[in-house]
Amino acid sequence: MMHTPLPEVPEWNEPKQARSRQRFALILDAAAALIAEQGIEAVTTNHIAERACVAIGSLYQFFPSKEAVVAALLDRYLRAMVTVFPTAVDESRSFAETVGGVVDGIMTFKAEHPAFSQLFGAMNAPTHHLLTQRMQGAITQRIAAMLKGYHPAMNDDQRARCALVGYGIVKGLVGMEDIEPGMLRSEITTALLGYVRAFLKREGIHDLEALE
Amino acid sequence: MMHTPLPEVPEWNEPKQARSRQRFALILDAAAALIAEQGIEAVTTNHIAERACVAIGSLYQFFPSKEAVVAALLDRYLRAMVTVFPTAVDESRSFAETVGGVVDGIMTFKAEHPAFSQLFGAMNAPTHHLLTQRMQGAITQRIAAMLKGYHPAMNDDQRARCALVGYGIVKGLVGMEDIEPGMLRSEITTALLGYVRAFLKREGIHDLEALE
DNA sequence: TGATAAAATGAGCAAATGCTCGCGTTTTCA
DNA sequence: TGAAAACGCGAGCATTTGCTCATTTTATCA
Repeated sequence: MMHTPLPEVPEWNEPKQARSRQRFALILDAAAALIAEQGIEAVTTNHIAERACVAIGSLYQFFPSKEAVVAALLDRYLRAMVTVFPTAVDESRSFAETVGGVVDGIMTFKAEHPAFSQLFGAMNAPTHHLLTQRMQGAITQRIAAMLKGYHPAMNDDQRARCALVGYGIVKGLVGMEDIEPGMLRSEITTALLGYVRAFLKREGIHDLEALE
Repeated sequence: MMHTPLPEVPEWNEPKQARSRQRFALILDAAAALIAEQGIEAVTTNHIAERACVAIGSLYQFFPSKEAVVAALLDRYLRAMVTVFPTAVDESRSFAETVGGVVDGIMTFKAEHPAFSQLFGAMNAPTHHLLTQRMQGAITQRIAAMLKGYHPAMNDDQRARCALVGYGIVKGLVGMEDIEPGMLRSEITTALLGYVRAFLKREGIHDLEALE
């Protein structure tokens, strides 16, 4: 599958000086901190600016709107997130082990970036529809690529559907409270592998890897 | 399992006259319509009142806050939602068929109440934390009861965990776009059954029903 | 060095939001 | 029937929100 580049949405203005590149990051950090502490609802441009020790006018120097700040933050997360997905089949690991590794990566990412799961979980509103699409598109693409590597018997449509559902499963589970992270990790893995297995069986795909 | 009553949160004032009971429902209908059309973010008390053709003061006659309106609406949904879960084992249907039936019920409910999935999907913010707890608690309780009926070999802890994950899977998948409802229905069912099967296997529970 | 562009500032605006309160109307019930 | 309670109303207040803009400060580079 050709690597379709993500649609470039020029939502924010890249700073051109070193000084402002730092402030740009500062603003994103402040936004992340506020989101982590109080959720997206409580986040306002004024609060972000204050938290970042930056004048409100400076924020609007780079970000044309409040939405743009969120978009930039999510873009930052997305760039880091995609790296947890392997790009090639590792012959020394089974599909199950690989999926486990990806889930580990996601859980680690979540722990290191508390704002991420907040953002990820609250991206259902129509306001964030475009952002959701971006995130979902980028990640399902990676999952589909993984499936192609490990389950070549699936066709494109099946892979796309399977990837979408896998994305949904993770999205629904990763924000779960009332369950310890370690246990959550194994439940997510079990859910993903259980689904893929059931999917392959349902579709009549008998795959050595899947049936171990 | 004893039917533990839901924690009574006196969030709104029940009307005492027939006339106002109608207006109470009218306000909830308006809120649901607005949420369905524009998402929860766009919903304001003024808009709800206007849409319901009711003075803003009347709204605050019954609802002490904006949150209370949402809570009441969710309570209404919750009461209807729990009825899709069977309370006793139907000997004529397998576990898989029963789960399929529940998923059907959820999909139908979603189609009939467009605001529900909006609300359901957007309940991650800390603002709605109590509501989430209520919903999650009530539904996982039903799921756990189902599991007890069909998989008596599981212990309470396993059932609770399994129910929580099942809830998460549905939550993550039910709001999915980019996939037709019919297909979504079968994918959710596959995901749930695949997870339960994998869970039972992982935990070393060999159950006739589960392994068909 | 000085001219020009880029960046930083923060008072403050227009609009929206959640909600109050005083007053008028309808219902209840003895 | 009459008084008390419940209901209905909507102008408008206090606050917040996203954002602008005139001005000052800092960086760039011929």
